[in-house]
Amino acid sequence: MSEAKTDPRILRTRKLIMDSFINLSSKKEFKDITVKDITTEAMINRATFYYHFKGIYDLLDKALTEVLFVNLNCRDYENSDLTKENLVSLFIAITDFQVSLSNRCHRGYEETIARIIRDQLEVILFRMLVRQHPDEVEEGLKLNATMLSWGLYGASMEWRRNRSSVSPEKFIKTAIPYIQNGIGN
Amino acid sequence: MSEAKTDPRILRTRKLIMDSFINLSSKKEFKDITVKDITTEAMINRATFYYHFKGIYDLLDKALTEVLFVNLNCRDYENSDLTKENLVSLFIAITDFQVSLSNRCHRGYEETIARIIRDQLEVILFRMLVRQHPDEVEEGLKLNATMLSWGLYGASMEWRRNRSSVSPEKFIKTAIPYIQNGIGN
DNA sequence: CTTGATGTGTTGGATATCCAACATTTTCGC
DNA sequence: GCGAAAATGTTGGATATCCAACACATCAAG
Repeated sequence: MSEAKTDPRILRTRKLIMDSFINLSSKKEFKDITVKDITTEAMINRATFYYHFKGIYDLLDKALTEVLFVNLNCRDYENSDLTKENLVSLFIAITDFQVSLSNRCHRGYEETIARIIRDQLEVILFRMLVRQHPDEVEEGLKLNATMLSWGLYGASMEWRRNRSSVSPEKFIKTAIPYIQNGIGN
Repeated sequence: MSEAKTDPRILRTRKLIMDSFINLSSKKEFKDITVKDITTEAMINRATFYYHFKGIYDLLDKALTEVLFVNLNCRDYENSDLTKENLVSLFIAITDFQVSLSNRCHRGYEETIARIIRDQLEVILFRMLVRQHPDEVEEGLKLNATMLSWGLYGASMEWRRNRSSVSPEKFIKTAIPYIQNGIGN
């Protein structure tokens, strides 16, 4: 009954900001991207940016969701199962995104970024798990999603330590069997 | 002294409309493009379109200028001479644009489009000629630009009649010597 | 430490854009 | 032809966006 559609200007402006940010991320280190850079590229006023986002990390939070979904090729992520292929896609999305970010530690922002990535991962994984196992209690699925998100992020950190040796896809695939079948007995 | 810079919203909206129009032109026939199509793609309100343009032919007029300049690779067209290369570029820009428009006669709109193309051509040619011959009287250069614009447009119509036989570039190059050196005596 | 330069956030009044509604014209099937 | 559907333009009040200015934090250079 309560629809309350949002003003088209809001949708347009958000899209302009998101696109500009993602575009800039592929050209510059994250730590070098300023709010002014984004608003200039998006052709909107700096004040307008703060009307929509609490700050650049709030934007990062929401943009990351977009990136993960795009790399998953699923606008209807709600209807997607947690398949082996989706796990690989998620991992690749993470590593792709991370190399576009700063490598240098920037005043503890690394941990902020890490938290954002894990949070978004957890949300996506949880939704997939709920869809895949509609009869299970949600608490167990939630914890499963939490642990998987930490595990995937940790794997991406491990991959970063020696990225030149193997592709992200091949790297994560070595772990897939354990994720799917457990560690056994 | 009098600067009076225009509101950024105006520049952004105009760009969104132009880009959407040019984008749509490459997918649909011109006669099938409606104002609603453009505003939907540009994510702006239909009323806003009329705030900026008198109608779809006013947009066509201004967009055509953009296309011609882009195909000329000269943002600073003011500082460009009327070289052989620029003539070829102009002709290619015209034919490229025409094939993206409707082929069918659409209530005499063909003539409207033709007039717009010639008008824009004339403006560009005149500016180039004035720059190239700063000492000549402008009346002569003006008439020269007028005749050249009609001639170029006529050549594009002739090329359309049997376009499959030869490329626009090769087609116009057969006429370049006469344009440059005159018909002789 | 001081100074200048740069980035972050915030605010109040001005303005471009939105919406809903309307009249008119064009298009198209019957 | 006729009527319905769709496209074109136009208007007044609501709202998102812009601008200029401000306070504050950060950082490098002298």
